[in-house]
Amino acid sequence: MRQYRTTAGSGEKLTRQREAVLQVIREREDHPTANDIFEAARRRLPGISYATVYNSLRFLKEAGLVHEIKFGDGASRYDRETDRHDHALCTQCGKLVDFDLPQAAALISAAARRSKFKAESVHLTLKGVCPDCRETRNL
Amino acid sequence: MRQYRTTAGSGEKLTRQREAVLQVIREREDHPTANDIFEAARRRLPGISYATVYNSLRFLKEAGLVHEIKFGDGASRYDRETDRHDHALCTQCGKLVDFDLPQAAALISAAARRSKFKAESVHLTLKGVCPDCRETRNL
DNA sequence: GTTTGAATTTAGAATTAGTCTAAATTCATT
DNA sequence: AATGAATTTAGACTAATTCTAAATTCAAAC
Repeated sequence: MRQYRTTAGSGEKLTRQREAVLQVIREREDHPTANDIFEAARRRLPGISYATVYNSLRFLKEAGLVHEIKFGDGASRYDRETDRHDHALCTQCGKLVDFDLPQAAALISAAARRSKFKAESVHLTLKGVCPDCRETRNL
Repeated sequence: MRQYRTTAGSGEKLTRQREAVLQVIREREDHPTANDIFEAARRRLPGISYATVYNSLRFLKEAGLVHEIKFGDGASRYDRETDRHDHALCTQCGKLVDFDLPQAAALISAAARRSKFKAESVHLTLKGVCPDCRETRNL
């Protein structure tokens, strides 16, 4: 009886396409959307398709190599930072920045107690005005 | 020179349609989507259109009468509770519950300091497994 | 009480973000 | 070289929401 590959265990096949997507995310310090990533990946690998970018993003996310951030507004953004951290979203220009609030991690058990949920993760987002927008004439 | 209405100041015109939408949200203790609200509103006001439900939701939100909750997944949910509070989202059944974590409100200044943003609001979400799903055979 | 026009509602088209499908390609293993 | 599982591709499809243009409502001015 012949033996075929039964793998599919994540982290295995970092294809050219997946690698290109990962590079794109790692080389930027902002938080690109799938579309931004598609455009940048296309420059590295001109034939890459939109669907592949989405497939790659799912793969990389499941492999723990990138982090997906979803707000209700518009498209998901992707983040090379995979450790737990918090986000601040500018209500004027949409800029998204990472920061870490050590206290936030500690809230997980309090939140679990209050909500009666079995906790998996806590997500804290600050909405406000970023330094750039504040400077630009609208205090 | 004739004087026409220059109002448009929010909170003014609670039309039949807007009132119906508000009633629907107030009478439920879960967090319906726009589509849920449309279906329920249709029972009260059979001619109401989808677009009007969306328009009404925007109006009510701006008037501070309802609260919109957006996660990246699927549709926005609407909440009759407009005071600051936190959310827990079940990763298995999608149930969304409100709870209040008094400590969360205090994080706003710490978060502002870290991120250098001018703070407007903090949003804390716990992801995990709700009591019902935990009970149902998957500890 | 009729006219007026701004605001609102309606129905359906349009848009956006993302997923699905089926055929073609890749590539490690036999 | 042959095989077939995994991946990629292009484009069709879906879901949520917004937009558009015509019809309706309604308070204010006459």
